[in-house]
Amino acid sequence: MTISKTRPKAKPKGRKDLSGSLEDYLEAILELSAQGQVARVRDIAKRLGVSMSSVTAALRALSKRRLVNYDPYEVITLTDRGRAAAQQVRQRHQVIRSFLTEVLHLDERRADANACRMEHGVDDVVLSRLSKFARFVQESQFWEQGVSEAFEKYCLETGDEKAGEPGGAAA
Amino acid sequence: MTISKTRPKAKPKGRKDLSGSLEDYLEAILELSAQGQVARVRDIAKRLGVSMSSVTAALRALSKRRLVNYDPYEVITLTDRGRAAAQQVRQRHQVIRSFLTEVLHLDERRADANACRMEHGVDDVVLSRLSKFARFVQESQFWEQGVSEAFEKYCLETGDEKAGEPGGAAA
DNA sequence: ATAGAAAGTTTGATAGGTCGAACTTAACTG
DNA sequence: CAGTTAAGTTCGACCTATCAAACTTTCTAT
Repeated sequence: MTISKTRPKAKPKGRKDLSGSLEDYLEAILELSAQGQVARVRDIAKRLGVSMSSVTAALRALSKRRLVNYDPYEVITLTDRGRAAAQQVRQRHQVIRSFLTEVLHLDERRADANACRMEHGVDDVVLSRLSKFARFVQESQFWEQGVSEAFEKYCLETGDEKAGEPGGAAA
Repeated sequence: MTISKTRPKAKPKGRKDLSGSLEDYLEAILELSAQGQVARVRDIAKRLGVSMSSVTAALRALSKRRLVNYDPYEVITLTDRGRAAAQQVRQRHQVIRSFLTEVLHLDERRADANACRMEHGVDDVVLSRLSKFARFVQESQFWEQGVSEAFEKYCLETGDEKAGEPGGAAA
């Protein structure tokens, strides 16, 4: 086992043709749409911290892939495929964020920021394990001391080496 | 007033000016160098699954940033800064991989592939927590069995469903 | 209804990352 | 040493992602 090679070829599993960037746009559109109103270019731009022209470009790309219904100046909506893809991205985000907050006891802000960046690099199996582990930890509360509490205690005992900001990691 | 103020940039937080791609090259060079011999363009290309011309391009970029000593046809070496950066990347990779194998009980191959993709999107605090949690799990002897064993058992009991299920992890 | 503001789009530019093909340099091998 | 082969580099092309500036459309308040 001289090397640990990461094989990037030959993937019969059709999934994953979207860039992380495009996934972000999809997710933003979904969340904004859910938030009562229509997703406007300006809101997407603000949410993602990019310019409106970048949003227009992304919209064209998503439209070409038949993930959003887009025509200049018209209302932006997700297609069925787009909605499904967006929901999957959001699901990933949420699983990761939950893991980060509930298991690792990180504050919401940091968990969210990291989930954003991690959600494009985690495969289904890892995601499922993450989810399962979080569930396991929650259920472990039925023992005398749950894993969650034990880890919290462990953190206090061992101190926080190299922490950036005290965002209120644990309660 | 002519323009909107989409300027969410400017982060004097020194770290992180390297793209994930360049980090991969750095890491590959470090590992190949460590593996006895010199890092050759061809080996880097093979390891990363890219063409040799891509490697040359990356080498120029890294050289410009003074992270590698590079001249056409000459031996490729890391500068001190480059070595430090590469070691940090490798460190991240290893922490994540350990977490994935030791805590989540994923197989080496999958853990490695995911670590590759995750290592560029995780900040220092998350990394430190991941590391701490893995250590905690290894040390846990709270119950008659450790957290690791308990989770393994839990996995067997609950089977391997998809990550998309509700359960506790998703909000 | 209309002028001004806000929202959206186009255009042109930059930067990063990648590839294949053609070329150059270095390394064998008889 | 010369011929062949392998390694490495350039070049030109393409794609994605981004932005600012200039322009167009839509909205809104009087």
